[in-house]
Amino acid sequence: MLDIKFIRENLDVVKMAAVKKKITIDLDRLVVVDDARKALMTTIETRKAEQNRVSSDIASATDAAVRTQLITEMQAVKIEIQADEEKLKPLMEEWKTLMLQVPNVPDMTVPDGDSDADNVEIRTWGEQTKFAFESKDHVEIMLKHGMVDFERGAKVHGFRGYYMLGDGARLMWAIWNYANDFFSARDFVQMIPPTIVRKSNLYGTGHLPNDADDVYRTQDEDYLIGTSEVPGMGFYSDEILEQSQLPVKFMAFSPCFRREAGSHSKDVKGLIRVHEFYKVEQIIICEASHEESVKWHEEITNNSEEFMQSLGIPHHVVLNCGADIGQGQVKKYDIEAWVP
RNA sequence: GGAGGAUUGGGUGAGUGGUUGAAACCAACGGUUUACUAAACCGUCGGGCCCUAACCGGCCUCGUGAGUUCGAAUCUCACAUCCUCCGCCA
Repeated sequence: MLDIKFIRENLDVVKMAAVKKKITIDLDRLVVVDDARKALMTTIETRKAEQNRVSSDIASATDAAVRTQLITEMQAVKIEIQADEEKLKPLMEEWKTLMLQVPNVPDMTVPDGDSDADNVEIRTWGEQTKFAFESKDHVEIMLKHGMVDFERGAKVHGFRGYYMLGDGARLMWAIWNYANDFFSARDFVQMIPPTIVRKSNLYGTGHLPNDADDVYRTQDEDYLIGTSEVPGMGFYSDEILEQSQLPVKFMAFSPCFRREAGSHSKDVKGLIRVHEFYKVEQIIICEASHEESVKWHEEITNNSEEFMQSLGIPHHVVLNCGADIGQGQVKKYDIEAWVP
């Protein structure tokens, strides 16, 4: 969530950010609500100051009559404060709702666009593999080798459930171990986080309220993470770090849970858009400046590319357009493998 | 799931309704002294918000949220976390 001061001082920039990200939000309304909020709070605080001042007079008053009179006066002030606080409540509701919708300001280089079709290819690596024969997809190959079982997966879990078996399971272990070695060598601290988290962590990372339909919720009002970014960022929440500690780099490994609501008709086949999977995530906590965050984001992207390259997987890097990045995001690349 | 105890500033820890945002000690920081270090002594020392060019000033904050009261760290309720014991434990 952006600071209201920053929003007010850079209103035009934030408005342009919303336009670029195709987010509808009435920022002028936010300013109006914020003005009202500040005015009311000033009134309340002035009354409270009076209350505090007279309270100590009451404490030191020796004359019983004076004391009683002061208390009577303060009873009236108390009622006024309570009335103002009631007025403040709906104002704060609207203020918070609007604040949670304010988009983070995207980097200059983020292209304009309406959908992922407008994403821009930045660079490619390797040659797109071409076979002299008609190739099979991953589903066919894995089934043939007993690496996965979708039918029993669906029987046990339901839609898009899967069992990884034999070499399929071994391959997953191998990739995790390989990734662990790869990123540990680049000064990332390994982290295995909790996957059941409190709501506040999802607000903190912008997954709520935006992705509410995609998040699993427990009967205790806790949430299952869709990415270890959530507990990874929650790690230092409500804490203040010394500049000398930065950047903090985590390589978090966790199961991820996603409802994939509304995506049932897309990409129907195979191990994509599943409800449950495992993921290694790079997390870097750096100084809160645009330059620093973009710099470390480039490093993360570079690490991912080199990871792909070390496996010899041809790929291209795509810069996502405004409409295809999250409300909280500044810049985003997709590194897409070229599969035959 | 049940019973009991706890939660105060960077740390230890006092404080059970009224100049307590909070004693004391430690740590930290600045200074005096010192050839240097140590010691000693003096001073500073939580955070957020509002106002201000700044100073000054104001509000909030003693796990969180409500409540009682003219006034709450202190009383009431709910919740969270930690500790001890019992139960459960694929």
